[in-house]
Amino acid sequence: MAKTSERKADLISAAQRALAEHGSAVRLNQVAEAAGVTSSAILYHYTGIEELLVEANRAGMERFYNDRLNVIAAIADPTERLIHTISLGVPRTPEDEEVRLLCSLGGEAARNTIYAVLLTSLYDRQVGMYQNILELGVSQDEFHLAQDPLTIARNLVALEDAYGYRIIAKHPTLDYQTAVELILDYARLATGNTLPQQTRN
Amino acid sequence: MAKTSERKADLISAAQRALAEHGSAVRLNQVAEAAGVTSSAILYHYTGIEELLVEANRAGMERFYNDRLNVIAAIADPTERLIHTISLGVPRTPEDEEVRLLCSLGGEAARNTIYAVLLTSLYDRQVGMYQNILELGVSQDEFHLAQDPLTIARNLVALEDAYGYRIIAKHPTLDYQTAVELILDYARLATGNTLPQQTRN
DNA sequence: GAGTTTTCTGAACTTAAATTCAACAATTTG
DNA sequence: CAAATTGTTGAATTTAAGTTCAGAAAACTC
Repeated sequence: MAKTSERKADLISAAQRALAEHGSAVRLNQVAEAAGVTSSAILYHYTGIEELLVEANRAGMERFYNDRLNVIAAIADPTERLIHTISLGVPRTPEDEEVRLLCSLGGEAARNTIYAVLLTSLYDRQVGMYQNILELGVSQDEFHLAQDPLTIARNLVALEDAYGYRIIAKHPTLDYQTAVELILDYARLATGNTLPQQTRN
Repeated sequence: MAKTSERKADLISAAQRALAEHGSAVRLNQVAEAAGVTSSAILYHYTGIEELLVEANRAGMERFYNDRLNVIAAIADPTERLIHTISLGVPRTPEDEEVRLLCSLGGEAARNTIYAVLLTSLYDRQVGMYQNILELGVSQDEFHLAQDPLTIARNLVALEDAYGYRIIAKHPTLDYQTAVELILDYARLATGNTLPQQTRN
C-alpha cells in the first residue's frame, strides 16, 4: 500500500508515461498497468480517468516550463541564456515524453477548454520568458533587436512548438540539431547577435 | 441509395466534418450520423472506421495544400504571392475545419506512422512551395534574402503551423490578423521586403 | 497486538461501441 | 419488366471499456 499523497504522485507519473505511449485516448487500464495497480485503485483516488489525466498533463506542462526556468536562472549571460532556452525547448528525440504530452494536447485543445487554457497559459509564459531574455540582452548591449521583443518572443516560442511536432512525427531530415539551428537562425536575425553555438552537452 | 464512388465522397466529407467536431477519437456512429446513414452502410464501403479516417485526413490535407497552390498560381508578383500564401496558411477562426483536422493529426503522428508520413509530406511540400516563391522573388530582385531559402521556407511553415494551433486553442489575444502579422514580420526580416499588407478580403 | 482506518483487489455489473448478417430496397442490366 | 447486382438497414452478437462494491490486506493507533 501507499499513503494517498505518495500514490497520487505515482499515478500522475504513470499517467504521464501512459499518455506519452498511448496518446490522449489512453485507457484507464493502461494507466493502471503503468502504475502497477488495478484500475479500481485509481478510481479510489480519483473520481474518473479524466481527472487524473488533467492533473498529469498539467503537472507535465509545469515541469517542462519550470525545468527550463531553473536551468536558465543559473546562466547570467543573455546570449548563453537564449541559446540554452532554445536548446531546451526542442525535443532531442521522438520519444521525448514531455513534448509528446504537449503534442497530444494540441489536438485536444480544440474541444477541451481545460487543455486549451493550459496550453495557452504555457505559451504565454514561454513568451514572457523569452521577452525577459531579450530585454536583458538589450540592456547589456548584446542584442540589437530588429523587431519588438514581443514579436520575437512569440515567434521563437511558435518555432519551438512547431519543430517539436516535426521531431515527434519523426521527420527524416529535421532532427534536433537542425531544428535548434533553424530557430537560432531566426534568433540571430532578430537579435543581431551571432549566437555562437558550442557543441551541446 | 448511391453508387459507391459518390457515396465514398459523401462519407469522406462527413468524416471530415465529424473529425473536426469530435477529434481523432471520432466514433463510427458519429461519422454515420454526419453522413445521414447507419454505421453498417459505412462498413459496407470500408473495412473499418480507421480506413475511412485515413482517407478523410489525407483528402483534407491535399485540399488544404492544393487550394493554396491554386490561389497563388493566379498571382504573378512574388511579393503578393508570399503575402497571400501566408494569409491562407493561418485559420481565420477556431472553427476552421481543415486546420482542426491537421491539429488533431499532430498528436496522432507520434503513434501512427501513416499520419506521421502524411504530415511530414505536407510540411515538406509547403516548404517547397515557399522556396519557390522566395527564389522567384530573388530572381525578380524583389527579395534580398538574409538567410538561405530553405531556412526561411522551413521557418515560415513552422510559424504557420504553430499559430494554427494557437488559434484553434482560442488564444484570447492571438487572432488571425495578429498571427499573419507575426509571420509577415519574420518574412520581412528574412526577405528584406516590406511586404505591404492591404486590407484582406 | 487488538481494533480501527485506509488502501486496494477481484469479481460482478453496466455501458457503449464495433462488427456481423439476414433480409430488404434501390438501381442496373439484358 | 424480370433478374441480377449493388447498397442499406436493423437486430443480434461480440468486444472492450468503465464502474461498483464486498471484502481482503496493509498501515496506523492506542
